[in-house]
Amino acid sequence: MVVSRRGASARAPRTKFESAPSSHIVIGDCVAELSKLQAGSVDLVFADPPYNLQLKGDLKRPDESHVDAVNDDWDKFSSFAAYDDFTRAWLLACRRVMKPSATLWVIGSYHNIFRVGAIMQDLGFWLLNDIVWRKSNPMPNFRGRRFTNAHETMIWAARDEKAKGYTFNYEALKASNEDVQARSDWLIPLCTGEERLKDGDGKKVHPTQKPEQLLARVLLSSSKPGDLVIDPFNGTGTTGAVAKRLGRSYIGFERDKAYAAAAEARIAAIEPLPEATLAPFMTAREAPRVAFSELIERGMIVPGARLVDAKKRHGALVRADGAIMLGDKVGSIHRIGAVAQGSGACNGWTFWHVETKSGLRLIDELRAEIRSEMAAG
Amino acid sequence: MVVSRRGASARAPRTKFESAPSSHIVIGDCVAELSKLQAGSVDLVFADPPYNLQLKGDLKRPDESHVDAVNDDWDKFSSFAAYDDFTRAWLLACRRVMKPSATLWVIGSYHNIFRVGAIMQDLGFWLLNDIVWRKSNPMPNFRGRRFTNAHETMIWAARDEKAKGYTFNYEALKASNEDVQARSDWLIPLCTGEERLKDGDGKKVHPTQKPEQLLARVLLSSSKPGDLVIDPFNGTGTTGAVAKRLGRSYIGFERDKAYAAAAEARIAAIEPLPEATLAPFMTAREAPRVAFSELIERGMIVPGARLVDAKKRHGALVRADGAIMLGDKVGSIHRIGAVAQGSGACNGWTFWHVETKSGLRLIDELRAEIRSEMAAG
DNA sequence: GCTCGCGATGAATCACAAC
DNA sequence: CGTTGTGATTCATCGCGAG
Repeated sequence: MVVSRRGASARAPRTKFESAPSSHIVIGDCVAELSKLQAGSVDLVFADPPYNLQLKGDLKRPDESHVDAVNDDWDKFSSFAAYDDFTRAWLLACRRVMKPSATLWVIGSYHNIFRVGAIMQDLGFWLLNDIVWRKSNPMPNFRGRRFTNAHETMIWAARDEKAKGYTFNYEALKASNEDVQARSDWLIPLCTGEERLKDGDGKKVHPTQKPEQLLARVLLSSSKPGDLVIDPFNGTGTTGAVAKRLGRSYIGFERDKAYAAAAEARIAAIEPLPEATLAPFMTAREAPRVAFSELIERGMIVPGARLVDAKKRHGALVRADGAIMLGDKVGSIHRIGAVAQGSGACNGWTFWHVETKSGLRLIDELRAEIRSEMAAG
Repeated sequence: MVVSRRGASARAPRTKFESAPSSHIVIGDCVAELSKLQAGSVDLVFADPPYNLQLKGDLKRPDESHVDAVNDDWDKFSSFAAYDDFTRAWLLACRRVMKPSATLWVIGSYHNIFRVGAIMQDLGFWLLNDIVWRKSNPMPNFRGRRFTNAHETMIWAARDEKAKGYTFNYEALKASNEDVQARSDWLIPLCTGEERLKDGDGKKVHPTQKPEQLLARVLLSSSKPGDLVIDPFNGTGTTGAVAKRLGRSYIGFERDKAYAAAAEARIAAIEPLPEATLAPFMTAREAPRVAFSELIERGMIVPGARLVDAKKRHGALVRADGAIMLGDKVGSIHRIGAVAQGSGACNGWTFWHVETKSGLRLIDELRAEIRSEMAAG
């Protein structure tokens, strides 16, 4: 049973899989079904709720062809108040099952996203970013009465202001982005062609299927392999498909049996990527702390040795307790480095060197040796 | 006095200036001061309200009373509520002075824009677009815990759902954009360098000065020369500066005398662009109506002549009364064109041709001749 | 086999004046 | 107020069939 298995996995260390990631779709209303899930068991929520488009008449293209709009019952609400009630209910249901460190994504358009965002703030969610999905191939504005609606908005939020330790794979995103920080605007094409689920008649299964590329970026940025990802509005299961491919566990909630069936088949056909391609690389932030004293304990540096900067303009004496001394000043490698530079702060690891027969050696290299031994052990 | 002059201008034809465009800054709270402005006198509102950057400390209610900063959940709600009260107050004050056809822009970040947008919907504003200002040179996220916040959001809205006839210079925007529709995402750099207002010590006058390029696109897309533009949060007067340069009248509201003084000087130094560079070009939508019967009255087409489509698959007979006849069906050039094509609608002007010695001639060309005579006369 | 042209299509709040 | 008639309006992409 998926639910209880997840409860156990939630307490397991994240970097190792207790069991293979699983995928599951629950048929039913997400608010009712989420109440059966263990509180604080979920790592990431991605939600693509109805947008409440409020479309009135019929729209035709300049060539007189009909625009196939979203006119499904699930997108109809009697009023803004009714939509707000609906929104509060599913957000609260998600919040209950989120781990303290979990984050939540919601996608929407200008029809609904402002209401959703305001309610999230009212409920105590802590907004981390709003992300703009820029569509490379949006539908034009056929009547020329407005700007082409060429984007949708996602809100990324922590469970509350005090929630710390949420996952954000900053270094991986930066490395995959020409070594510059990932921005809040993402250029991604619509879901079309082969990727778009069609029924037997060649008609689209769902009117609002999201591109896998979008979900991949969401999951890669804010979750880890083995995490439990849920989607309260499963639809065609894009979140679940990407979660499985990326080695995350998944639970989707869907009221419509036809959507759920299509999603089941889709997810079943997904082949997860090899674990090696998914393993998070050790980031500077996550690397284990190493005390300078450990270099002394391990005999890599002896008390009384001299530390110098790259140009040998400053020299400091290593004490037995792991502090260092420059003139009459005693302190950490960082503090004394700052004193030497006359600056407010200094990373001692990348400032100080030890003298060896073959020349100067940065103490950060000695720390790296210790870390690789720790990883191997 | 600016206010009364504007009241008159509001009833004047838009394409001619009743008087030279004027600029004015009112020192005081926008809610109080807007109540003195004539209702229904404003063409465009641009608002850059305080962003409510997490409600630390300094927030004031619309009545100027101070909101105590407390750090518990109850206060978080009360602070959001106070921001909402403030937002409702200035939005309603702006709404009162808007013409029925006026539109309103608000800019904000994820800290406040969701609340503002939801309140706009609750007050009855009708959202037309949300526009993303993508910053080409955003400030990086120094802590590496989030995506670089590389955009801000603008909401563009009509006064209410039924409001028709708002200004949207679709054709001009398209022409200036490689002949494709303008999209909802705009790439514009931050306001820096020469444009950024500095005080005597070289410090920036205002923390959130917006780039003139952003305001120029706002005013060029949704206002006409001679329109009255207001900005309830004048700040350094970017809206006023761009309005003056583009031949729009302007009233800004500002509580801070130092900001107002800087803005006054800035706007005074602006040289408006020559009228010829601003004149709106005639669009097909705005061209004068020409009745098909006028072509007959002028002798360009004689009763009994045959109209045909480009491929001569359909032929219709011209009647003396300006209707045409296909088989036993009589009606306008549009209605009969639709019948011929078997479609629901047809633009008869661009469907029917008359046969001349030199070949087929589109009747739209005959209409163009009449229009150019009308323009000359 | 490859190119070219044509048709289809995507979360859409898509007129307005005259009568 | 509602109804009717005129007439203005689309971009990127994919699949398929013709050549």
